[in-house]
Amino acid sequence: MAQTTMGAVIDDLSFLLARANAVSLEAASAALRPFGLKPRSYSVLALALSDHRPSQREIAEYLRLDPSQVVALVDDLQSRGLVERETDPSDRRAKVVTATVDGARLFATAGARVRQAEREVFGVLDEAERAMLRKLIDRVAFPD
Amino acid sequence: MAQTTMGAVIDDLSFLLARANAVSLEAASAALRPFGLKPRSYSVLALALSDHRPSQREIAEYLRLDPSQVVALVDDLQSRGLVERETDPSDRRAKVVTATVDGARLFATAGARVRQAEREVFGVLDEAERAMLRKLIDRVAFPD
DNA sequence: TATTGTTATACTCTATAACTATA
DNA sequence: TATAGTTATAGAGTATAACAATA
Repeated sequence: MAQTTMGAVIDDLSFLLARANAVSLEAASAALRPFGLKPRSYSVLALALSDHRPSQREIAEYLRLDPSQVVALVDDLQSRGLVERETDPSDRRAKVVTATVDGARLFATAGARVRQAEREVFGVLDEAERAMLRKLIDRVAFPD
Repeated sequence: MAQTTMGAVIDDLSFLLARANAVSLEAASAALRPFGLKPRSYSVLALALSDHRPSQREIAEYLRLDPSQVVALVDDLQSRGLVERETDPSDRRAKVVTATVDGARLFATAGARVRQAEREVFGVLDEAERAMLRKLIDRVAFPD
């Protein structure tokens, strides 16, 4: 069916966003599966590699997850030797999550596959359109 | 934290899409809660009101849900007298889902609140930008 | 044989509250 | 008192397979 058979029955921006996200998420999940990663754990790994050295609290906010969910995600990555927890010396309550060498390596290879899957999903748009979409959607995603 | 404190750590289009969707979904869920609806059931109700007279199978494809999930959603709406199931005379396996008068009425009032919530979420963009976003995202959501 | 709807089940994800250690 | 992380648990959502009715 899809748009052609049924037409734009629902044209709410939020519905289109939800459906596009479902399409994109499915492709990313499939690309990550061979690496034992999911979109969530992949995102945590990405943040663990950032110069910002994020705490779990920051990861939770950035990914819009409950802190308790981040515990489980980091537990999993840590048990596989992909990230490490370090107590922040300036605030001993906080734990900074950093990627290991193995984590960085896995992220590099998995990331290539994710970007490939992304090119397929967003390939219906040309380069300029993708840039435009990124700019617009970023403002909705991070309304500062 | 958000973008300002942490910067654009992850700039994947798929990640931005996921986060924007989370923002939008949260607003829509909150707007629908007083009506006993969720984004999913609201979408089913919207489809049940369409001229297309969709079968459950078509609803499942359009919303990217498993047919068995549509059963549960329609069960709920039907038990509340908002939709009805009619056996399609041309294919007696299929069940067409149509909204009742009560369903149409609820959709009208709930829809107004959803659109209000949507204006808040997408209000960071001006009218032309929203139209552009809709056009771009529609092609990703329905790659025909 | 294939498809629509249905049921059942196991699994994942989500939401919430309570607890600890630090601040 | 408040915050970061953790644990536990219940609820919602998801995926899968099997089945009956119809094609």
